[in-house]
Amino acid sequence: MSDLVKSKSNFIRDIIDEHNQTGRFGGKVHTRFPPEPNGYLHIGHAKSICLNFGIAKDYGGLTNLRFDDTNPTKEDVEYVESIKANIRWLGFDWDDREYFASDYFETLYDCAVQLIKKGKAFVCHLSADELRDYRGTLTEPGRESPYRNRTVEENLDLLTRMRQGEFPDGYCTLRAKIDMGSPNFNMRDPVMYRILHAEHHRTADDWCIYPMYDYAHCVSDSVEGITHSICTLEFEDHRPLYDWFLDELEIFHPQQIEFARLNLTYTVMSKRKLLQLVKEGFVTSWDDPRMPSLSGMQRRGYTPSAIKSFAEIIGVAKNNSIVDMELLEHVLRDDLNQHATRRMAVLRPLKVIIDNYPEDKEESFEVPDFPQDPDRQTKRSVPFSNVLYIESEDFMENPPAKYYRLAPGKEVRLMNAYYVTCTEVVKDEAGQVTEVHCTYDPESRGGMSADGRKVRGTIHWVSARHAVDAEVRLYDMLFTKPNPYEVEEGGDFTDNINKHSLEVLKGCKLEPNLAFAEVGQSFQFMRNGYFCLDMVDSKPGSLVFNRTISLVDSWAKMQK
RNA sequence: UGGGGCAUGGUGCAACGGCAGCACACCGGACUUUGAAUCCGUGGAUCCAGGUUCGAAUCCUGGUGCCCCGGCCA
Repeated sequence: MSDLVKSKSNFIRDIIDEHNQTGRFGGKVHTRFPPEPNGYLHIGHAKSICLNFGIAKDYGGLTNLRFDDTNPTKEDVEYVESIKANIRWLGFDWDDREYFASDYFETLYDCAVQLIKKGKAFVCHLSADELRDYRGTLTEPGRESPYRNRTVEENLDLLTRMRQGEFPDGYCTLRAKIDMGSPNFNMRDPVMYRILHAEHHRTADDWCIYPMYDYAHCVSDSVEGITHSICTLEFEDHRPLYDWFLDELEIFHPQQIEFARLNLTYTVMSKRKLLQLVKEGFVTSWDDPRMPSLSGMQRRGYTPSAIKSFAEIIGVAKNNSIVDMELLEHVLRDDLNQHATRRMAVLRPLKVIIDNYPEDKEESFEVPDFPQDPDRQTKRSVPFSNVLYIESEDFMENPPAKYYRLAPGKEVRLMNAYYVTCTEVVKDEAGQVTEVHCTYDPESRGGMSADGRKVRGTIHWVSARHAVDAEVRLYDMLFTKPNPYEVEEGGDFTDNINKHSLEVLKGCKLEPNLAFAEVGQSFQFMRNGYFCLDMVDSKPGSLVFNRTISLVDSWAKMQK
């Protein structure tokens, strides 16, 4: 094992190492990522994707993409397409190993016939309610179905007629014959097939009986030669059933391994709840930048590499835990700080007039694009003139003691340009500062004074004459509590939504180079943070930027 | 005495009988053409009680706490 793999030590790798030592799978490692196409992928899925693809890659194995499409009433091709796009975006490749559980419907049917012939499955006419009653309780065993001891011939005949569509939905089910006295509910004669006269997004109306997850998943894994079937903790109780089907069918037997799903502070990680947000209009779509969906994060400006290193750094265990959102933002900031293009932009403009700079003069400064990236030392030219915009928060008429940006009588550095000193403040009738006058030091061109005197403050600016107008959208955390599931009695989780999670700023002033920004490109706008040119709403002439990082503690500060 | 699973700084993850370590967060300092970033540093943890052992986060016994399971969802 390489040091790299060793450094990623986790219990799943321990299990695989043991298999490799005992030779259980002949040294082979083959995983799969098996989403149900009933919603968009979110950051929690990214953990699973990185795990499955990452482990297989490190052990020289392969990973399949398989859609677990056994419930046609919830699934849709829209989801299939978005899932594939998201995985590709993350940078993982499943080559031609793209499968669907529905590919195996015929195989699954054949296996069911086998189980019936073996006396291990039967057709049951108990209604859903009756079945629940017969299943028993946590402390009491269940009762056997009155249909449990039909003959093989009768069961075979009934299954055939189920498939042929003779019966309406819910008329009967095919059940495995295991043990109604088992303390594990999953073993109390679980349903294998139910009747569903529904249009399937791939098999259309070929079938009106559909296999249940527990039955379909293990057989699908087996058929594909999956060695390690990695799933989340809630399936631990299902493993005995997973094993039972494969043992009874006497087919290739993968190992199911369970890990704890990802929980993030401030973040809802439930497809059902996320769907609710879309349907009830809390967000505009699945790829709304406030959504924790991968599509939303992409639009927000998250990078695949940041998400992958996040998955790496949070590790894998069986502990139920909640990872701090700050860690995700740290990893992204780390990536963007080095690789995002640096630009100047003024979100809330304040006009600055440099009185001793000639009105008709123009010059430009060469400014590095990636000051933190040693591999990319490219520069761009930024125009300068006598009228500028600065961030209104970078000026204070009556500054507190430790404020060292612009203020009356104070000198600051205009980033990469000149030292300026504030000489006059102009206000409107309401007393609002409308513009500020300064003088500049011609000797300080480039941002260094000739006499070596230092200024503490450095601020960004944009030439008014050259600026590009834009709209900037500030997306904040959608949820206002570290754990959005902690709701008051009788409340819905949406009660915890931050109603001000979107602020639209119009009239933002950008340096002209930003007119050539590419959709999806992330930028670092000096003190204002990171932004991404929106992929959906942007039209020529109206640049729309989404804020990439919203500081979690902005919420904490608001609370004070 | 239903069954299954999990407990390590504030948070997440390591250590697999041998000096409890890493990251985030917090705090302090240095540096800085943004107060960001970067660099350096401090503090802080093995759920409890027994037992085995020269030695226990790790093994054993008994507690405690939390999570999951009674869909014809996955």
